[in-house]
Amino acid sequence: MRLSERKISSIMKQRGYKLTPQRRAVLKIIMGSDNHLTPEAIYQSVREEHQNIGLTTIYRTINILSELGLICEVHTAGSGRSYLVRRPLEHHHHLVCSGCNRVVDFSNCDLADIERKLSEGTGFKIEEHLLEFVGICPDCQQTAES
Amino acid sequence: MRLSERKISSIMKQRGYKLTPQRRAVLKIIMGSDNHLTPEAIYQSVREEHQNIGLTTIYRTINILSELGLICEVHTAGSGRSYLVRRPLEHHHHLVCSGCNRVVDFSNCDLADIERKLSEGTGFKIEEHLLEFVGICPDCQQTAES
DNA sequence: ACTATAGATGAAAACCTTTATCGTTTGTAC
DNA sequence: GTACAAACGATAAAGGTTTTCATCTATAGT
Repeated sequence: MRLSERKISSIMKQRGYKLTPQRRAVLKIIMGSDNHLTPEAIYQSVREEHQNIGLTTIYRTINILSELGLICEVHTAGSGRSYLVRRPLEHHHHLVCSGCNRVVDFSNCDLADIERKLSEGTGFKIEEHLLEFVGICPDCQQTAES
Repeated sequence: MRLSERKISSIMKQRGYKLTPQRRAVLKIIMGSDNHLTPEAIYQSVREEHQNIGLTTIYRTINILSELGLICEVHTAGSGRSYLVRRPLEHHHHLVCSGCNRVVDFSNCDLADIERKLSEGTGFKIEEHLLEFVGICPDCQQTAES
């Protein structure tokens, strides 16, 4: 199952959040992009159709979506934060293009072995892991060659 | 080979950076800690013996050490940045205690398989990866129980 | 040792990103 | 339609990091 805009709307309502035009607009931008987007980038995009929206609202909406687990944060993007709609609902990771910021998801992260060895070797009780790959997508490779 | 304070000093000199008392002091704090430290934490520690140092100098020194690859950034630590002296010089990753911030290094990250599959499946030319584990170290587990 | 100078320092200001405040507006349930 | 809790936008505040600039100092050459 993947998240549709309607599905997300319904989840937000269930959890007591109102569905305002502003939130719809932010959702539309995030859902319509294959790339991870910074709050500022989302702001600029939403502004094209919704000139009056405030940056504060972008942050508020992002925080709600993040709290509900509907968007994912990408960590490799320099300093600031950067978000992406959650596409596979199960545990997964990201492969990010350093050229165009496109993100590909993958689910078969086989870290159980490493995790067990580490746990045995150090006595740590392991709680979570962070795994991301960065590379250049086929399109950007071509652009670079030409 | 591990990095000694002398080794780092020599590398900085080679690259045209002067060895000032302030930089020595920052180095001493970073080298003397098993934990990852935020710029602010480094500032506070250095200040205990070097009351006049400015926060600016901390940032400048961190940036140099980072550029020279002598310290590592830890990504799991909430929002801000956090640094640690580079202990294994080879490619490695971190296991971080969420209780006390202690960091354990490990080198045998066996991601070559995943990387190859991903590369074949997506056409991406993979450049780097980010892998970190977070858990609770034995000491902090005990503290939590008692 | 002494001097010249490129580079480093500290204080303050500027920047950028994110969050809090507050009066006004609006979705939603009745 | 109305009432009310929630959300909005503008502005201010709060962090965290970088820039600026006048002063100082580590280093190389004498």
